[in-house]
Amino acid sequence: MTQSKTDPRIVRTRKLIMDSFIELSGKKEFKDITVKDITTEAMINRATFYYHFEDIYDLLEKVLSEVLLINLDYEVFEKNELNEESIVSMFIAITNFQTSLSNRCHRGYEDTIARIIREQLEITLYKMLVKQHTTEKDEALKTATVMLSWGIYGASTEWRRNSEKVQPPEDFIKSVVPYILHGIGFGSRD
Amino acid sequence: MTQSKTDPRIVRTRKLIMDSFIELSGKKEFKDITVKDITTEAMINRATFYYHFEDIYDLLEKVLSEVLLINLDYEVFEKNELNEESIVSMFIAITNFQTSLSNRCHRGYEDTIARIIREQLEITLYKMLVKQHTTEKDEALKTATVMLSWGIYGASTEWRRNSEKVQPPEDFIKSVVPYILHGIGFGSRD
DNA sequence: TACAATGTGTTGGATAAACGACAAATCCAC
DNA sequence: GTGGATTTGTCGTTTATCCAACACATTGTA
Repeated sequence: MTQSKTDPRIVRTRKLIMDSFIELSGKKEFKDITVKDITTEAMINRATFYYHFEDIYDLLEKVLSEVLLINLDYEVFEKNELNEESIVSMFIAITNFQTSLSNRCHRGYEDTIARIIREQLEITLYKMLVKQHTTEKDEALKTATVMLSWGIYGASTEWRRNSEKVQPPEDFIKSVVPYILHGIGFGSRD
Repeated sequence: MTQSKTDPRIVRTRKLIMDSFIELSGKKEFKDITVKDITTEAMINRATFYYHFEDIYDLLEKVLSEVLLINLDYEVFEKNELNEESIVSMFIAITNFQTSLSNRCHRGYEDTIARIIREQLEITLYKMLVKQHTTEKDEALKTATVMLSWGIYGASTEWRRNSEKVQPPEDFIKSVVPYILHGIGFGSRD
């Protein structure tokens, strides 16, 4: 909110570049996409690309972050509360995201993608938690958020390793939601 | 062909403005569209509008010219020859254009629109005629083109005045094509 | 009439984007 | 390997676009 509104040319150009990259990602895999391909598709100068992004990996990160954040943010503004329903749909958003990526052949960037997912998850979870816990000590809340985001991401890796073929993501995550919401000290009660 | 290719920013911005104007024309009529409306829709600065167009009437002219020219030019590149078929479809392009405009309520600009139609018709006809009459004296060919474009435009006004309700444009123009192609010295023979 | 609100067209200074050129890195056929 | 072609990342200069501000015209309304 502090930011003095950004130049419309910047918004326009970034969108052109990102959209072009997404478009190209549907046609060929990441390693075959050059900066020239992107700027040609976007009808902008190649030098302009480097004005906005460090390199093509920087672009990849920012595109993935944005795509995922848009899906996750839906929870914050729509459901607004961290409960079983919102956790389930965030988990589904993550697994969908990973599935769509594996179709687009970003092999070799799994670690980067993992980091991106966890970072965006943290951002979104934090937004929701501060709404519900305005009074509490910020540092602890922050740490809880980090732990939760790592945990949920871990659950998604566990699901992909063992359960992807045998269980839909909503069932998988629902079975552990009680531990998330009420802690491991309690058994599931409803 | 002589022009050193135009700056891509200019192409992009002109297209944004023209598309926005066409988009807005579908929602409200010309007299209610302001420059601010257009630039807001196009997401460009208002001053930039005046960098490309004198005023909103200048924009109107250029948009209409381009839309019509695209329809007419199809004949040049596709059919390539000035014969009954191409004359008929150019005539239909004109009457369609006028009908679509009257739906969009550009009342008060009939004279301007008339001039635009005739000018674009002249351009297109000239392109076709030079292909077929490369050897002849250019001045006479030019004059013939002008007469023909005025004539065809006149036919379209005549059709709208008398025949719009009773006869489709293709039938109307077909009946006079012989006079165009073979002159008034001959009667229609086929 | 008067007075506010909105739209028009222009200006000067700041900034982003275009362009061509360049060295360096990477790729690839031989 | 070697050499040619492509890609990358950077730079300085030029040009298009942004922005805020301005005087003026038009519209609407009390």
